[in-house]
Amino acid sequence: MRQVTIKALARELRLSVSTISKALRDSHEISDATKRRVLELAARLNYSPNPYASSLRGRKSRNIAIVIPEVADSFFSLAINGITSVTKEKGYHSIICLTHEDYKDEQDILKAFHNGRVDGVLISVSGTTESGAHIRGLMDQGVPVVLFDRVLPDVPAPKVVTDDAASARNATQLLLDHGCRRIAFLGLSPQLSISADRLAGYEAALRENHYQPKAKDILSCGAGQQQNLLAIKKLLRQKDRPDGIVAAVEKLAPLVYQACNELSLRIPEDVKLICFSSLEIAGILQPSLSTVTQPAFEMGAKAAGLLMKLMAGKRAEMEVVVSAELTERVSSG
Amino acid sequence: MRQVTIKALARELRLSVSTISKALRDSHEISDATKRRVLELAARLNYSPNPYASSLRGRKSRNIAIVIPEVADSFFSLAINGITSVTKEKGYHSIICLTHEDYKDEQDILKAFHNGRVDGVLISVSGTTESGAHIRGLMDQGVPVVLFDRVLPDVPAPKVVTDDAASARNATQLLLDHGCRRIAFLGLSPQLSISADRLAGYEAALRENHYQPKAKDILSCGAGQQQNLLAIKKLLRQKDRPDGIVAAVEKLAPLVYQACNELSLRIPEDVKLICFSSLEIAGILQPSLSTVTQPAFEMGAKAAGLLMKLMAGKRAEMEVVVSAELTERVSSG
DNA sequence: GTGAAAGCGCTAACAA
DNA sequence: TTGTTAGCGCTTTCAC
Repeated sequence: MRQVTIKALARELRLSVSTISKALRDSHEISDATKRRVLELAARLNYSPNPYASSLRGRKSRNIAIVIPEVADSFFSLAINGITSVTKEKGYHSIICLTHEDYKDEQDILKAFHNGRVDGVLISVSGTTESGAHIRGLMDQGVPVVLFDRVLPDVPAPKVVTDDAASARNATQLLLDHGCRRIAFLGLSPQLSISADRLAGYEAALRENHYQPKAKDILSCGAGQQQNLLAIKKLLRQKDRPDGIVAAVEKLAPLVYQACNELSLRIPEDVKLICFSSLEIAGILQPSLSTVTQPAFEMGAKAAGLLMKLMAGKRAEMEVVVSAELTERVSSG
Repeated sequence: MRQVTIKALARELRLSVSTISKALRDSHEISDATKRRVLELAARLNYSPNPYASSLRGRKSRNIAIVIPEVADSFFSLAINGITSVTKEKGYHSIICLTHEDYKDEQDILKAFHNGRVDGVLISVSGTTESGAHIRGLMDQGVPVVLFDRVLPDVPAPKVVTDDAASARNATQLLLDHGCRRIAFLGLSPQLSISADRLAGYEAALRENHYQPKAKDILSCGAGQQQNLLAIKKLLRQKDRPDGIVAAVEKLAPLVYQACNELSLRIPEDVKLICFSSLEIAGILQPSLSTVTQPAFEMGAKAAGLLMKLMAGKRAEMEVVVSAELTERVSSG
């Protein structure tokens, strides 16, 4: 790691390191002539400041962390783009950290931020996260945190979320309008905000239509897609099986397609389906998938904006709620 | 950023900072009793070493970079998991950097590594990358680099690739065996190794079967999915349209489905399709998608392993070629 | 077995 | 306008 340092530039130009440092940061106390000489040499030698020295000295890293369950999900990959679109502009690096839906991993990741590695954290919690203590612990160290999409009620940090309950209510109502009489709900672990809120919306719609939500129509799916598939097939094999499904997360839709295929059930004739999904190819599935689509990019950008505010010592709104868009395609009709 | 530092521990225990440091690193010069006291206090105060100080002092960051075009692609998301499975174990952090298929972005990212920010780089180049100069420039600074999947011939670094030409040849042969007489090839920019190699395999298969590859049957797709769709539709609207398609990257498959839908062409009756893809849901698409699947996780893990070797100052194989798996489903038949 | 001190590269008071 | 100096938190000689 033979580096070009400020000291090297100083020696070369017979100037002091502080003069170089100031020139590089375009300080007004340095003459234009000197600045030019310094900048020219720096460019020629491909000088690049050592980020660790700057961070150590300045006690800030200009890094922020994006802590998410996984990356193989359209919502998160779009949200990442939204986040980086604002952080980049502000001169911050974004470090993507994956929890793989594991509470322990998430705790370990946040614990590793107790030392100034990042100046702020954007997080969407894992499906197995049981409490917000680890996030509060980080905040107690003075690290600004913003939650997005999958939030936790017991964390006093700004949150960017979708109107999950209303969206799920609309989605369920759509299936009811199309004649469904028994609708199942596929969620993730019930302690997850998005899962709970979407479930609440689903139940509200049922009640509004004088149906009683039944526990056996409500599935909590986990990380194992094989097991999830089995559970869905079991659900659809009952004699009085559901004729409609509201799926709360993207990765469950393909499983419903597969289960129906294997059980020779037709979508939408036998089972109608609508799914929360940012999948670009929803319209290309056969039959095309009706979706509730969150504005993923915007949510990421908004969350990053709030974090920037927080890091600048300013106050930020504690809750931003954005609307999801319901797109009716073939699977629900 | 009120931090627990070594100095704080030293003050608390009335020991010197160097003793604390040694105790924390389990040095043999420190008594067991002292070690225990130090470790106990460190745990109690939630001490976490400042990574910037360590990196500055030790002139190594224990960070590696994963530089890839995008994350919304099954191959890359799986490869990331493969990479982190080995880096994590070795105590390295992985920083994911997205080039968005942009050469300039890729250059900027690598340039930012000329200062010790990372100890090594894993890279799969963007579709618009024109030369390996920026990578060689980084290597000249002494930063170890390993390329995977999308490699560059003019970079003297270890590479982990799939047997692209052979796989494409087999895929093309499969379509020929199923009666295709005019097969199109959808690739990315021709300067991309995977695109060029897969194209070569496709052409070889055609020639072996006494067909002459035709330029107008070979499409170079870019970053814009809308334009790609248009190009595919134009291809399929010809009177003497192709009756088979070999698609070189995952994101092109949905476009072919959509184009066929819009043009009322049936897959596989009118157009047979096989695609390089690590998509988990390939089997659930309608019709199910025949695929050439690369061992993405393993490739990531292997590449990371080579990088670890390089960073340890050891020599590493210059080329590792792994086999892709052809899975025949409905779309090709 | 423990401690003092130097220095990684950079920035910012303060001096000149 | 430029230079001197101290110090960010840590590791590592070298001395005791």
